[in-house]
Amino acid sequence: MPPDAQTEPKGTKDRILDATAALFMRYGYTGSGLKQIVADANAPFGSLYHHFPGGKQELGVDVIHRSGALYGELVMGVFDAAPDILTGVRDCFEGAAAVLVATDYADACPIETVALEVASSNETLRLATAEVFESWIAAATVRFRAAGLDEPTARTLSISFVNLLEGAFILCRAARTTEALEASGKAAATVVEAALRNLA
Amino acid sequence: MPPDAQTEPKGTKDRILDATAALFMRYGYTGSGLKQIVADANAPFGSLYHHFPGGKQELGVDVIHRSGALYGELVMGVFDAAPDILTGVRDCFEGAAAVLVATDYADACPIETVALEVASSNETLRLATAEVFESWIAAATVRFRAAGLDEPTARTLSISFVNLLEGAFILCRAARTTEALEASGKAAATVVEAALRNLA
DNA sequence: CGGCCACTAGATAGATCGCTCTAGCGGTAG
DNA sequence: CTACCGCTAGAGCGATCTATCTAGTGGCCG
Repeated sequence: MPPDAQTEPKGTKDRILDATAALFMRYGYTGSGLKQIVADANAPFGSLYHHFPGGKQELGVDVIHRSGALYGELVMGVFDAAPDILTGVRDCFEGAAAVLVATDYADACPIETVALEVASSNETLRLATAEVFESWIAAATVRFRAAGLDEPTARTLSISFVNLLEGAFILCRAARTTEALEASGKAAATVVEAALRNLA
Repeated sequence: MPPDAQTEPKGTKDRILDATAALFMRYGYTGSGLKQIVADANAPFGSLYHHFPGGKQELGVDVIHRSGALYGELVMGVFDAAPDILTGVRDCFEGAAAVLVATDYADACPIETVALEVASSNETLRLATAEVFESWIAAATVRFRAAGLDEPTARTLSISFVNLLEGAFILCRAARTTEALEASGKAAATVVEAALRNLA
C-alpha cells in the first residue's frame, strides 16, 4: 500500500469497522445495533454481511482485535516517547485523562465495556478480549524488563498498570471527572518506584 | 413488619430486585431483558410496572443503589474484620478472587458493567452509578483516615483501591484467572504501605 | 355484605433486533 | 458483446424488546 493510503477514501469494510469501534466504546456490544452501525458507516446493510458473513459476532471479534491492537500501540507509543519508564507511566494516565476530557468522557478503553458484557455470555468474544488484554500485558512487560526488572515483577507491574487504567476509566466516566485517573497515576508511579528501588 | 421478616418468603418486589441485580452483574443493563427478569423472579409481568412505574430505568436506579450499598457493606465488612488496614486491603482482593472462582467468574462488582454501558447513554443511570462509587470512596476514606492519614492522601488511596479492584475484575473475568486480582492486591498493599511509611 | 385498593396476571401493541433474501451495479475476462 | 463476480443496495422475515392495557384476585374496612 502507498504511504499516503490514509488520505484516500476508505473502503466500506474499513468504515464499518471504524463506526463499530466508536459505537462499542460508547454503548458496548449489546447497545450497538447493526442498523446504526451501517448508518454511521454510510454503508448499505447488505455490505455488512458480505464483509462479515459471521454476522455481529464476527464483526465484534474483528473490532476487538483491531481496536485493541491500535490502542495498545497508542499507549505503548506514549510509554516509549518518555525519557524514562516512570515518566512513561505517568504520561499514560495524563494522556488518557486529556483524551477523556476532549471527547466528553466517551473515548476511554475501546474494549472494556464489551469485555464485561460478553465475559459471561459469549465465549468467542470473551476469548478475543482476553487475547487483547494479554497482548497489552506482554507489551508492557517487555518495557519493564528492559528497565532491569525480573520477569515476574515486570508482569505483575504490567497487570497492575492495566488494572489501574481500566478501573480509573470506569470511575472517571461515571463521575465525569479525571480524579480517578490522577489517583491511578500516582498509585502506578508509587508501585513502579518501589519495584525500581528494590533493584538497587 | 415483624423483626424476623427476612426469614419469611420474599415479596414480589424484592424478588424482582434480586433477579435484576443478578442479571445486571452477568449481562449488564442492555443485555438483561424485562421478560427474563420477571421469569427469574417468578413474578408476573404486570407486577413489574406496578412496583416500578418508571419502567426499566427506575428498576435500574433502584438496583444500582441497592446492590451498590450491599456490596459496599460487604467489602467494608472484610476491611473492618482485619486486625490492621494493610491486612484488610489484602483480604479484600483475596476474598474477591475467592468469590469470583466460586461463581465461575460471574459475580464481580454488581454495577461496573452497567456503569460503563450507561456512562454515555443514560444520564439518570450514570448519576446513580456515580453516587455508588462516591459512597464507596467515602467509606474507604474514613478507614484510611482512622489509620492516621490526612484527608487528601486517604481519598487518593481509596480511589486507587476501588480502581485496582474494578480494573482487576475486568481482566479476571476476561481471562478466567485470578492473576489480575493478585497483582492488584500486591499493588494496593504497596501503595498503602508507602503512605503509612510517610507517616512515620 | 359491598366497596375499595394493592397487587397479580398476561395479552398485546409498536418499535427494534439480528439476519436473510433478491436485485442491480460496475469492472474485468473471454 | 456476453458472462461473471465482488460489492452495493435495501426490502422484509421472525423474534424479541419495552411498555401499555384490561381483567381478575384477595384482604381489609365500614
